[in-house]
Amino acid sequence: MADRAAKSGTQSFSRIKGTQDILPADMPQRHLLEETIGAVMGRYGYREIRTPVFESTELFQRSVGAATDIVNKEMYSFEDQGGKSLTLRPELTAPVVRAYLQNNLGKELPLTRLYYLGDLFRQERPQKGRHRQFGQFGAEALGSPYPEQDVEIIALAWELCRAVVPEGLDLRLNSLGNPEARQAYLALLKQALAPHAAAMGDRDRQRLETNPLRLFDTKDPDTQALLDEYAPLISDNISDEDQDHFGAVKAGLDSLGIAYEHDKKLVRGLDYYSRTTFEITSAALGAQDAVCGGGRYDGLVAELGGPATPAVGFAAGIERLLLAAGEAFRLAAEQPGLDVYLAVIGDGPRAKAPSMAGALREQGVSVMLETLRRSLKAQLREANRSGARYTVILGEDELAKGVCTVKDMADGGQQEVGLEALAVRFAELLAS
RNA sequence: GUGGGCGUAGCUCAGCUUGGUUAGAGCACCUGGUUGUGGCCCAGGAGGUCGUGGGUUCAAGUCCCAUCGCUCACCCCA
Repeated sequence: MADRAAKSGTQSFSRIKGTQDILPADMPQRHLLEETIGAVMGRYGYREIRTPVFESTELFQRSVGAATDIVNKEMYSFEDQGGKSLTLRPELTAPVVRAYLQNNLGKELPLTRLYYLGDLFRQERPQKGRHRQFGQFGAEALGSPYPEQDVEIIALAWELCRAVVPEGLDLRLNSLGNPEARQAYLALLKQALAPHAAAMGDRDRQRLETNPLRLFDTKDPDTQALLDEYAPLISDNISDEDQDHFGAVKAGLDSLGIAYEHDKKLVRGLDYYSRTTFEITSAALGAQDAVCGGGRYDGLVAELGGPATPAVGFAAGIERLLLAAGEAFRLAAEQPGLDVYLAVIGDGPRAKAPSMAGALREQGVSVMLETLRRSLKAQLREANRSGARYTVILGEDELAKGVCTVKDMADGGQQEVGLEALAVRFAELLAS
């Protein structure tokens, strides 16, 4: 198609790779999801915040981690006219923290609960459940170092995901300890695995050097076996305080009746996590099965120039959740159909129709008006297709008599109604 | 960046193995069966340079090469 257009001298355009057109048929479920998010967040006392789609490139380099793939090769960065490097946001925690600091939200209250919803941009190869522009929502609680705050965030994430995907979700959590303990652990891990590096694939051997924690993500069964055999686990190598914290988080989830698995191999990609990390996955998805991820990031606020502030948060993927939700959620989101299709025949009625439609709409009645000058037969077909409950027919005969014909599309019955009384009549009819 | 699968009507897809009349089906769309009456049914119609370019051949949707696009997976992540 594009080529044909190019040949004929005009140009046609197509979507940029990894982006998506969200068509009218897809919107109801999106709206329902957004309503659900707002409602549940509200019940937990979280308030919405929106930040710009682009930020200073440095913000992400500092927060996400200069060594991560996101920063290294996945950011959409560009220079503005003043030569400043800007980046389309690849995640939202850093921008939210930036806004929290810049607007002094932390000075107003000792604890700030925020939620967000928006599109992110990462230049990755698209696949099932992964796009270059994609939606995420999430929450951040800034100010509390205590495990009950971790529990609240996890419970909130779990409740929201379950509201959309009632079945097939799994919650896994782990503790990464504090940064100092993690450094010591990483050295221990490297030491333990170094003698077996030769047995690993190229990629995993590389990771052992650059980012040993990520080895736990490997899909290579041989490496997995090596890990099971020789690797010390991070949750066994954290401080007593961190152990206590993690124990309290688990106890809190237990008391809420939330089932989880302590996955000792769960590590998460972003540099800023500390202590609790968690992930919610769906069995209904493909390789990209994480619908939600989060954890504690006690060091990030200070890293971004603010006062030392403990924080916990999560982020969930809109497209992945909808994908996992499947047809049931789509059906639940179905919108009610049209109230009235206004069919007209002839010049007089056609001229009269817009003001009639206006009067109906003023009464809260939804009205679609024929603008194609089609035959009555075609107009009724259109009315049927659009799901209208009633079709109002206005022809020259009716107009002369000051009435119109109201047809009930369900049973086909019709009656004449005076034009003057029409709007009020419909308001009553549809209210009953 | 690497690998697999797929590009034929608006949509979902047959046809390709074994090249050969005018390239098909279902759904959707339009018209008629009803001088102004939907759904169901019946009859008819419109819609395609078979992703694009090149090659082989008397002949290519079908075989070969290249290229673009989509998709799944690796990597990484929500």
